[in-house]
Parts: sequence; structure tokens; C-alpha cells
Amino acid sequence: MGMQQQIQEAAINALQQLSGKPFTAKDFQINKTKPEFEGDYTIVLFSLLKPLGKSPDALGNELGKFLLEHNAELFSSYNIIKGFLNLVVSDGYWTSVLSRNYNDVCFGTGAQKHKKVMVEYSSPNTNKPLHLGHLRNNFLGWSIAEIYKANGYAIVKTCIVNDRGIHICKSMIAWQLFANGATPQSTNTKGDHFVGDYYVKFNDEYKRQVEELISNGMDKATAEKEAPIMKATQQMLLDWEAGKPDVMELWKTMNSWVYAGFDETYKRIGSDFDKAYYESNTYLLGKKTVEEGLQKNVFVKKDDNSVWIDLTADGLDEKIVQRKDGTSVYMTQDIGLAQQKYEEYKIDESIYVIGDEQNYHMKVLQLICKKLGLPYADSIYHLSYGMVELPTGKMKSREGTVVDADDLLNEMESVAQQKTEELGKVKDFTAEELKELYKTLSLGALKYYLLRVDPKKKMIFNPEESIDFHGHTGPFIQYTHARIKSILRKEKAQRNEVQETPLLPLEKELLITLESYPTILDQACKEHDPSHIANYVYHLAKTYNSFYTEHSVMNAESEEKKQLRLLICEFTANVIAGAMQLLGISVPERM
RNA sequence: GGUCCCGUAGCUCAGUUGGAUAGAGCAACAGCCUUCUAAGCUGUGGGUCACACGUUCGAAUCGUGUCGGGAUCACCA
Repeated sequence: MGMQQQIQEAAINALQQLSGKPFTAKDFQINKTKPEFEGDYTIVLFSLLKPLGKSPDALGNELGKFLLEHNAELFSSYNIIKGFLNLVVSDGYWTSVLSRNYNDVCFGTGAQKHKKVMVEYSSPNTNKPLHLGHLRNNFLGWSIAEIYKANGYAIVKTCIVNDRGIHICKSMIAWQLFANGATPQSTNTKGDHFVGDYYVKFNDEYKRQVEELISNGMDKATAEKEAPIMKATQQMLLDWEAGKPDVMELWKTMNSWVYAGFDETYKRIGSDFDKAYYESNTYLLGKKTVEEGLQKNVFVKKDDNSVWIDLTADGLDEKIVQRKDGTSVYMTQDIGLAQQKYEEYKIDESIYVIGDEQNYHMKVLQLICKKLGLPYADSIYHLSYGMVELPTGKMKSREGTVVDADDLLNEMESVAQQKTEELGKVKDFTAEELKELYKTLSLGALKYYLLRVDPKKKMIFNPEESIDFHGHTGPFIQYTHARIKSILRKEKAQRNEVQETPLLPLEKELLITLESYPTILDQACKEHDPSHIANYVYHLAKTYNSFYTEHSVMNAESEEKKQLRLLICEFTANVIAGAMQLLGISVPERM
């Protein structure tokens, strides 16, 4: 149980004993004491004054005295300023937290919940390589899965691969027209980039053809429909749906090129999946759902045979769920896939990591599932995240401003190399150790940069800022870990507990921060938000660095202090490593 | 136009179940390495928390309105 919760329970008990009335956690607030006042935690008294009919000083003193008497192991003193009751937690309590947890690598993790949670993330299209936006998605999805695991949930990581449709046919057509049989092997190109190049070629040619038709007197809308390359693409989609052998063959071949490229990038960034769903297998799902919906009168069939749901009573629109030709739309496929996931894995919660441009879609999806009475409707959670933009504005593929994931990773790695060489601290590393370090640092910088921001908010990716390894960054935290390890290589703690000893302000502040880690972890899970962990671990590292500069471990004032600080060092290193691991970032022993 | 989200220091972000004088980083300036890794630490300057009104003992946080920015409202996915 966290300190704050303990204080809450002690205070509830005290208030009930003193007044004979019942109280709950909602009746008053407990905060961390502001640094300018004496104390560690503060009970805000204002909300209690009226119900108890007491003055701030009177209530504060009664409550403070009671807590000191009945919870002597927790509190050493109190003071009252205006309506704030500041409690000083005894040093003995903090050192006991240290002794109990300093070498517990599971510190902060939750008990087994016996619940299964699915996280769907990444979800690429197989017509172009991954870009910066995908990286935010991948890092978020992977991290939230780790955070759930740490809180005691069983996790299934999935990915829905958008491997069919008109956009896939575009790169296929362009390859047929322009490639002369070229392959990733023959051109020495990474497969996903190779296919992406033909997607670009399609758009160039399409644009050229449309302009040509317009200059021959056709209006724009017609030209866009009549361009030969577009007509060929639409025909190809029909051929694909009919299973025409040569089209299927080309489709399989080109997708296999893309998958080879994706695998490389996923491996590099540490994304992995327990199960991949392919849209080519799921796009026909949902027909049964439509039947059920019609029977339950949730859906209505119009004269032209198309099927709709009316959500206007819920403040939304009418939504189509089946085309007049009887095929499923995106929405229906998603309901079908949700059903399939539920049946295959019996999941208790289903998290979808999808950009906020689909907020409306996900809202509608969940609402339809509810109206259909599907058992998994309430378990759907849309982890919505904002777009990644550049200082110059949005990324636009047409303007070539999309930041490619592989390029970015290469760039980051060479910056890591350059900075490491400049500092020259690891000259004895082997070539392999160096390579590993560059990878660790570059990924640490990038993941931290993308995860430290509240997922819901759109964010600006500033290339110059992202390669900074100072200040509020991943490498700063990694560096702090390496510093601690440097001390611990020289000397290990001789004891596994410490005598109660007066704590210096920075020692105490570190222990208070460390003690709050489980609460932060729990909050990150409940709010589906890795940025809480990211901001917490930065704060911890920063506090440690102040402590490190101010107080020597090896040359401590006394042997008792030295042992105390060695334990604090080990505790801090463990929490930093554990928290960073939840963000998908590893921490080096040296850097 | 309807619905939803956002607006905090020059820039990027914390802080939002209402609590004390709103915090970090970057950028600027001034210091600190013969002592555990200076990718560090310490200090200075920098704010109409978009604006207005309201609720409250107390509002960046809650409500209403205004302004500004974004997303979405396809027989696309």
C-alpha cells in the first residue's frame, strides 16, 4: 500500500474516532507537501471544517495529535499552516521501505488479476514503409502491453495487417507497368521501400494522366475516374476478389517483399505480436452480424438492399453496415473481427491503439456492438493518440515531408555514435559492444521522445530536439543509470538493511519518490498512459543526480551513511531500469 | 453547419477527481570537474494558464459564452 493511501486510511480512522461520523476518501484531499513548507504529505482541511464545525487550527491539532499517537511508526511530527495539516513521516518508515524493496526487481508490479487483455497496435498497410506516425503507434502499443503485464494481466499482442484493397492494387499496377521485372533483390532495396516506390510511381502517373485528360477538355471529376491507370487498378481489385491466379500470385509476391522489410524494422524497434490478423481473411466477416442486427431490428434494410443503423438518437449519424451489393463495409468487418478476437481468446478487455482521426469510427463501433447486445461491447477501449507533426506543419506524402522510420533510426544511430565518440568514455568497448550501445541510446532517445507526451495530444516532432541527449531525454535517464552502476561495480552494500538514521533532505526526497513508483505504475495502467511512467522516471533520475552531486557515496561521512547510500543507489537503479523497460527502453551499464 | 478534441514561459511539454507563491527541458546569461561518469549539478531572467462571465472559503483545473487551431460527419479503409 502506498504512503498516500496509508495516510488516507489513518486519517479516515482518526476522523471517525474523533467525531463519531463516517468518512470516505472523497471527503478530503492529501497532497505532497510543497517544498517551501516543512513536511512530506499534507491533509487539506478546508472541506472538513463545515461538516465538523471546527476551526482549521482546532481540527488540525486534534487530527495531528491523534495521528501521531496512533500511528507512531508512520509520523514523527506535524504542523498547521492556514488550513493545511503538514505531516512529517518518520525517517524510520522511509528506511524500512528501503530495506524491504531495494533489491526487489518486481517492486511496483501488481498481483495477478487473472484477466486477459488484447492490445491491437501497429496495423500497417502493405503498400508503403513505416513512418514516424507508425513509430508512435508501435511504441505506445508495446508499452501499454508491458504496463498491463506489470500490473498482473495476461496480454495478447495483435496486429491487423491491411493487406488488400484499392491502395494495394495501386502499387501492383505500377509495378506491372514500370518495373520490367525488377525485385528488391535485383535492386538491392529493402522490400517495403521497394513496393512503396511503386505506390509513389502510381500517384505520379495517375496525376500525369488526369492532367492530360483535363487539357484535352475533360472536367476534373470525370478525368479522375477515367484515367486509364485508375481503371486498370479498379479492374485489378475485381480480379483479386475473383481470385484470378496471376493477380493473386503478384499480390502474394509483393506482400512477401513488404513483410520481409517490416520484419526487419519491427525487430529493430522491438515490436512483436502474438497473433497477426490479415484483412484479406477478415474483410468478409460481419455478414452474420448483419443478419442478427436485422432480426433484432437494430439494423434496417433500405429499398436498394443496403443495410443501415440509425444513430441519430445518440447524437450521431446514420451509418451503413452493408452495401447494396451485399458486401461488408469497414465497420461491419470490425464488428466481425472483434467477435473473432473474443471467441478465440476469451479476452476481458480489448485495447485498440489507433490514431484520433478514427475517434468517431471507434465510438460508432462500440455503440453498435452495445446495441447488438454483444458481450464484448463494454470491453472495447480505444487508445486514441494524436498525430505527429513537424515544426513546419503536417507530414504530407505528396510534399515528401513524411519522416521514414528506417531513415530516422539510421540518423539517430549515427548521432549516438558521434556523441559517444566525442565524449570518449567507452574507448575499451569492442566493435560489437559499441554497436549495441549506439542502438540502445538511439532507440532510447527516440522512444522516450515519443512516449513522454500524453498520447491523446497531438505532438510536434522537432528533429533537432529529438537528437538532443541532454535534459529531459531518454539518454539522460540512461546516463543516470550508468552512473549508479559505476558506483555499484566498485562497491556493494555490506548489509541488507540500515539502522534508523536521520535522513538528509535529498536522501529522503529520493526515498519518497521511489516509494511512489507503484502508485504511478497503477495510474499509468488505469489511464492507459505510458507518459506518466516517462515523466516519473525523469523526475527520479533528476532527483538522483542532485543527490549524487551533493553527497558522496564512497566517501560518505560515516560507514552507516555509506551503506544507506549504497542501498539507495541500488534501489534507484532497479526502479529506473524497471520503469524504462516498461517504455521499451533498455539501460546500459556504461556509456 | 453538427459532433468531438485542443489552447499553460520565445519553443517543446508537465501540472486538470478544485487547494498554499503554476513547474521541467530547450534556448539566453552567470557559476561548478586534482574527489563515485560534467550525456551532470547550482543559480538568474522569462507567465493576463486564449478571452469574458459564473459556481466556490479557494479555479490553469468545474459551468456557460466568445475567439483561435485541429479531427470527423463516404455504398474508402
